[in-house]
Amino acid sequence: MKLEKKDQCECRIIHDDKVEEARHRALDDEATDELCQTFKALGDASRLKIMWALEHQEMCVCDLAAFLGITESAVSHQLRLLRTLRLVKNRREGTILYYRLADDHVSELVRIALEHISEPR
Amino acid sequence: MKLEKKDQCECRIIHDDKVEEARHRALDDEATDELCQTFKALGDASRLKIMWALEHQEMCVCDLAAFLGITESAVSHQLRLLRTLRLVKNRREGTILYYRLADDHVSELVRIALEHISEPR
DNA sequence: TTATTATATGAGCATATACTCAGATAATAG
DNA sequence: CTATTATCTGAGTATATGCTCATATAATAA
Repeated sequence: MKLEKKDQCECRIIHDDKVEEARHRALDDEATDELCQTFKALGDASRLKIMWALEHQEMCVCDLAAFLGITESAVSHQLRLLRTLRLVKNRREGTILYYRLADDHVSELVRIALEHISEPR
Repeated sequence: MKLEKKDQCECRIIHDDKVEEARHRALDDEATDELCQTFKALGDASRLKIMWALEHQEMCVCDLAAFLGITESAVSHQLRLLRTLRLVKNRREGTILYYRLADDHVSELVRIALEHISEPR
């Protein structure tokens, strides 16, 4: 057991090897950030409901607003975020924009997370 | 096209059928909330780094603090949250608590999310 | 052209949350 | 027993974020 109190980081380190190994295996900052943003996007009730709905059918902004019971503005803000993260895409038909999921990963993510919360405790 | 302006919900509905279908398919509130919290847990850099590190080896609080460069208190707060969501478990060995992932779902979630962000844009 | 409609955007506000600090527990060591 | 050590917890704070409102675009309709 090695104590490096008040050295540089003010942090005690009990297992140097484990800390070193963790640092070695760590994802780079960019990947970490992108992963974070992706999970964070799914970690909000409104956005998760949007994604879950779009997984089944394409929908426009005002339908989603009616479905969620929030303003179209709020939906639009969230869709912009989801678009930025390439989680949804849209197509125009006249004045209406139909949104859909960008790829199949989301369905898989939700499916696995559902498995997790369904586990016996 | 049907407009129900200033009716009850103040929301225009363009496609009644789609909204109805979305409502029919929607997850119940409890499942939605649990899913949200799970994703939200992974949607923070500190927690994601913790999970990624624990996916490979068990670690104690002060090692994680040294690895992340934050206080042990901060790590402990985050671990409590992860424990509550049954994402990590721990075992005691003397005075030290070793944390590890609770199950394999997390690895899968991260793997799929990695695939998503790695897609050509 | 002008009017309408669906969506997007910026500002402002209220809540949520991630951190640090100080102090409390819980287990072991002497 | 007391001292030490690893972890936990509550409070306070600063930042992040999700919403609404008002307004701006962009495409179509007349």
